[in-house]
Amino acid sequence: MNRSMQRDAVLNELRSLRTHPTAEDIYNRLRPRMPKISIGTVYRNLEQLSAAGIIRKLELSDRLRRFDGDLSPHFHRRCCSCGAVSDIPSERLDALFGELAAAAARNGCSGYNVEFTGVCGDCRNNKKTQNEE
Amino acid sequence: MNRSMQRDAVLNELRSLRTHPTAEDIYNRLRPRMPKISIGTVYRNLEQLSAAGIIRKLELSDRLRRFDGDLSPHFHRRCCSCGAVSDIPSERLDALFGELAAAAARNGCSGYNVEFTGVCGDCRNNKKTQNEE
DNA sequence: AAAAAAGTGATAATTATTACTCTTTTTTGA
DNA sequence: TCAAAAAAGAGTAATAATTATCACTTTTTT
Repeated sequence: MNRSMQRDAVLNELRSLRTHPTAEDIYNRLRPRMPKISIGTVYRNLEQLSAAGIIRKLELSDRLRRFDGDLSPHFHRRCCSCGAVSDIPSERLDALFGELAAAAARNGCSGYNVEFTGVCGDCRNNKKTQNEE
Repeated sequence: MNRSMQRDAVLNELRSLRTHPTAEDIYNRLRPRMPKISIGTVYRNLEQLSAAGIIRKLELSDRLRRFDGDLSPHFHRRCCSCGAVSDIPSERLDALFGELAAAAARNGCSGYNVEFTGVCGDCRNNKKTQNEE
């Protein structure tokens, strides 16, 4: 995997965010600085970086592909109103990680994906309707 | 919600399957019997039936939308090689349901989605490559 | 039976993602 | 160092799943 300005920019942008952005989110944030960057480049780099284990591709019940620069094990919550994805602090969730791993093993599975759902703070306040899911 | 031949056919077809089919799966199975049925009709009926709580729309980390005629609470496994989705027998998983509900509540979430992943029996046997995911 | 509401089939439109072609940049090794 | 080879980028076309539209038919209501 070669080095390139674009790859560094994608990686740094992702790491600077806690929003679990899509390829297009990153594309839009990079454009002001790199007006010539192509959306395909962003997709390709996110794909390669996650294949290399440098970033994480999220497995959410979302038709949009989201990425995370934080490789530490943690759960996510998705807002069922606006679709925003945020981290769940993982204190006191060790038992849950264990139960899930055990359940997977017992059923011949090697892994699992969990996502918590609910209405996020923003949506609860601004009662305005947002992009439904 | 009115009655129609097509709606009944979609519902019965879904209920006869344990494969968690997509709209297109159902469309293809219905065509021999109902050659004039339209794919849009299948999509619309699956959507309405799940909105009415008669069937369940699955929340999987899959860009294909899948449906389940079985409303009882249970987990799913998705084959990471061929993408097939199957049920996980829920005996001895009560503790897990409880842990998940508690974790959700503790973090201000109202629900959760879980999916287990692994290579299914078919793919382990037929070592032939299938539609990767 | 007439009117209203809901559903259908056919097809167009949308949206996220991937593929492709050609150009540019980066790496490699004589 | 510097040319050839390899990898990456830009721009755009193609794909695939899903949703929307619309004229017409079926079902339900009155």
